[in-house]
Amino acid sequence: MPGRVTIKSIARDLGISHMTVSRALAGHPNVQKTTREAVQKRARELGYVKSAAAKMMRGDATSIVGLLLPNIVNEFYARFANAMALACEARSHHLIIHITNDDRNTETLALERLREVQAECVVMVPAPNETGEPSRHLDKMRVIQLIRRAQVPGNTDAILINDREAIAEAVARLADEGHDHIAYVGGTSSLSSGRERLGAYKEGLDASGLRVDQRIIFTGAPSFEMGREAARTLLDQAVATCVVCGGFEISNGVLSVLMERNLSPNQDFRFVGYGDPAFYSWVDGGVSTLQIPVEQLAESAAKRATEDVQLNNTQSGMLEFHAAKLRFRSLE
Amino acid sequence: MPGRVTIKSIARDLGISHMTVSRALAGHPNVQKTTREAVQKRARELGYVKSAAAKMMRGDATSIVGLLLPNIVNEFYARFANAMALACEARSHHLIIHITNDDRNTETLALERLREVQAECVVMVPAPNETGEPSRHLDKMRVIQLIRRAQVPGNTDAILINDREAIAEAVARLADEGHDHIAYVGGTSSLSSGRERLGAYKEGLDASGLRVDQRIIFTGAPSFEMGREAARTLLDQAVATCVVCGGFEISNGVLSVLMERNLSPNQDFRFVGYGDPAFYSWVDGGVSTLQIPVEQLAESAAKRATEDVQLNNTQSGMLEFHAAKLRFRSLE
DNA sequence: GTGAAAGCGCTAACAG
DNA sequence: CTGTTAGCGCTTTCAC
Repeated sequence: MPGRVTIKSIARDLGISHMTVSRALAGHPNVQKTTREAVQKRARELGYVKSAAAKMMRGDATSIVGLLLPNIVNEFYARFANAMALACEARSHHLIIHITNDDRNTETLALERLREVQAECVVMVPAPNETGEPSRHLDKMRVIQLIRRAQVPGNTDAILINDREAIAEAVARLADEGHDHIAYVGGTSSLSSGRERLGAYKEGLDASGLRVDQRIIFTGAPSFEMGREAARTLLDQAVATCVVCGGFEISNGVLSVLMERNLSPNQDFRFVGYGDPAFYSWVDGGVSTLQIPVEQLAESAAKRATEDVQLNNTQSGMLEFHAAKLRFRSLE
Repeated sequence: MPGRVTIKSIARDLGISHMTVSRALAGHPNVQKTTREAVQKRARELGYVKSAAAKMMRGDATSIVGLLLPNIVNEFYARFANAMALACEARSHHLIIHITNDDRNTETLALERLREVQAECVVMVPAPNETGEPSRHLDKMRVIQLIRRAQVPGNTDAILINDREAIAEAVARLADEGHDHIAYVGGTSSLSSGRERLGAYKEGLDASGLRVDQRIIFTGAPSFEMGREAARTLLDQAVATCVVCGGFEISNGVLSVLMERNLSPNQDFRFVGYGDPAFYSWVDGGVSTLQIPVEQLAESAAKRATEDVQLNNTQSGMLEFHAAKLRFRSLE
């Protein structure tokens, strides 16, 4: 390889000063037209691109946005990442995605890397934090928390889902249909979101004059398998007649068991899912579910992440809520 | 903000030379133990991280791998991105993902940005190329093509799916069951993958002594909608009794129509999908489909992308094939 | 209209 | 053991 193409190499090539090249490429007026055009032509021929490193070193904005997600196969995260990528693309920003696996160490490492490249903002789903000790680096960079809120030094902005009303509504609708044993499967109460959703479910029961029955409430580390296990127990014990889900993977797990057992999620065992992967609308003519405004969340995150910090009252700790919406499949 | 923490700022803070700080942080032996420890302690306190820009400028490896995908919601791409991210994480490399939307201009822009940050390698699903003119930048960087092959200057490496045998096998299995009108829905023949798969389908027919019937062959720009439309036509014309799919989104589209019409993809209208999203195994007890070794592809791509270029015989144009595997659901 | 110098953060190569 | 110098690619400032 004959080395990188730089303004100096172009200058040498053309027998002029590298400054003239710089000005010509920047479209600066103080360059003779012929020179400017010659430079631009040569640069194009040679495939010159500005060195991001040099720009960065001079203190120019890096236009880098970091995104930390537990994974990217989960339909919610995938859709979010996709939407963020498009939104960043539209704003001419780099998006660097790191998968944390919900692991604290991986998260810290990812943050460190992003700080090294001077990312302007990091959008992150904070990993569950058992120790209570806030992650390092967080106080050194602009951070927007997504969905979950972790304790951080100097409270950060957060973009959250408000699903309380939708969950309570789901319970109410099922109660209206005459169900008096409505099951719930959701995330552990050690996550703020888990607590919230369980609370909303109980509120819904209460509003319909139903009693909480611990036998048909399942919580735990949210996962596909957890949803499956809860669903199996639920069906076997034959107490509940319907179920409300409080998590993406959980919802998939529950639904998969119903489908395996050939139970219609609309007729046989009323099901209300969480999230809306495409196939939720194919199954059994479309199942009931909580629709999460993923694209809206992403657009908002991208907007906040790419906006000028100057305007932003630093570290406002501002919370932004986006409401989930219940799509309820009524009985015929 | 009191400015970034640099080796110089630490040096000033400690009243020593910035070189001593540099050496101390690098764990260089030629530094007094007390000094080294003092420096490391102070650096940790201040939250110092090396500037990636400075390292880059000095010509050090950037450890950046670029990934260009049409989108990331498609289950194949999502799984691929996820696996690549994990593999890169494991190798301490940055992964920068750009969504191209299968658009040539977006692709070119993304490549340019990656060149600016001196990405060491780019793994890309090339956007369909109508003009025949190869994308710029490609000859200036190390590129690994994924799934598809586009014409590029100085042939690049490629990681491809070999699905011919699996597709032909699917056709054979259906023929064995007595089907003599086996439909095919796949991508346009202007994509190399589209041509290949259609060819494999025809081979399969031929091997089973069946004739090609143009009425039940559907090709076009591969999309969910295209799959749906083909499926609707197929069902309405009532010629074929089963279908083989030749694309991820197409497969989803076809399946969604079957489910909408309450046709069992195993009993009523035999279906062979392409790809294996999780829910393919829940539907109707699991549908027949072509399993693509996504994680294997990603691992291989990551390995190639992060390996030393030195060892690599530059621009080998090496093709690597990974075989798809038919998971066939036999009739009871 | 063009060029030379300086500095962004870092380290290799020399001095001391 | 520690410090000084120079240079990576670029633009801003000042000189011609």
